[in-house]
Amino acid sequence: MDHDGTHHLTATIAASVDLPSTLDGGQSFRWWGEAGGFRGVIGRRAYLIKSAVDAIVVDSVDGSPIRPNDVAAIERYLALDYDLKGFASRFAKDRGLGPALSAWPGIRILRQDPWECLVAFICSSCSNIPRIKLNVGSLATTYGDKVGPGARDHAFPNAVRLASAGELALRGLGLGFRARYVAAAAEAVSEGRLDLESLYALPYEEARDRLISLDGIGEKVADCALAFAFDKREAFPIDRWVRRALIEWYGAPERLSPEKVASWARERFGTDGAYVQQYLFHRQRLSARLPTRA
DNA sequence: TGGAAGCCTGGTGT
DNA sequence: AACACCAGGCTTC
Repeated sequence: MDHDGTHHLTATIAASVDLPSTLDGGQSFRWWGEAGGFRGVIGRRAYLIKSAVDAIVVDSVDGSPIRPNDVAAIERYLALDYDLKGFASRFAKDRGLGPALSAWPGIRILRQDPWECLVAFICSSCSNIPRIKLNVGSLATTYGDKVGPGARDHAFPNAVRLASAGELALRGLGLGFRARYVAAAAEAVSEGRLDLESLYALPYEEARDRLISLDGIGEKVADCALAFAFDKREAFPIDRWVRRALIEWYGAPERLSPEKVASWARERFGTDGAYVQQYLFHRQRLSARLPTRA
């Protein structure tokens, strides 16, 4: 507990979270390393979050006090209510997940804003993390309200805002062919053809079908949004990395198409899917970067 | 119903 | 430094 005599500025949340892997590990593209922690915006508030022993410390970026509703927002965003320890003990001896769970015990699946998350993963199509961060950052700084003193302290623009920007302007920001899809999604949401809030209450398959009905949203993008924003833990996004992991460690048939591998994995892992996927992704991605392979 | 080409443009490696 | 080649996918043919 910090106390400087006059104001209570920061908040300490007792939870062990692997911040780099969670905030900068491919789920969200809105966090930037700063001062040994991460700086980013949740909703309309900019935060600086750092790791401590079995805890995270939350600070504002402008000296304003962190209040109980800030803490609630961060706990919700990090989905600290999920029983990660239970998941870890269920898979402790698992061939693919065991090593990943002991190497990175604190990776969380985020509960992001649905619209922001959906747009980010539309932008992820045929791209890479630095570029996705660039694109999403450009959208925020260009069209989102400024919510802090830093250049990147911008809220993510809502659908109405992006719809009025239009495809051409989004292309101008460097989104490339994804601009058309972001613009189309923005129109669908702002015109009420797609009600994102209503997807929370729908079963996984139905929510997924609703998302896929939009142009530029296929299985992978839909599953990412469902897992990282809509709390659908049976979503199992399959990309190159995860596909390779499923083949290498679980004997998934090598010739199966990505869609078939996805349903194979959903059947096998059920509501553990999202966390399984994230741990496999992390392990596969980081081990591929090691200079030597075991 | 399966498979391959094309899409924008910044990142990555040489 | 410049220049290929490629990328966490989707649509179309």
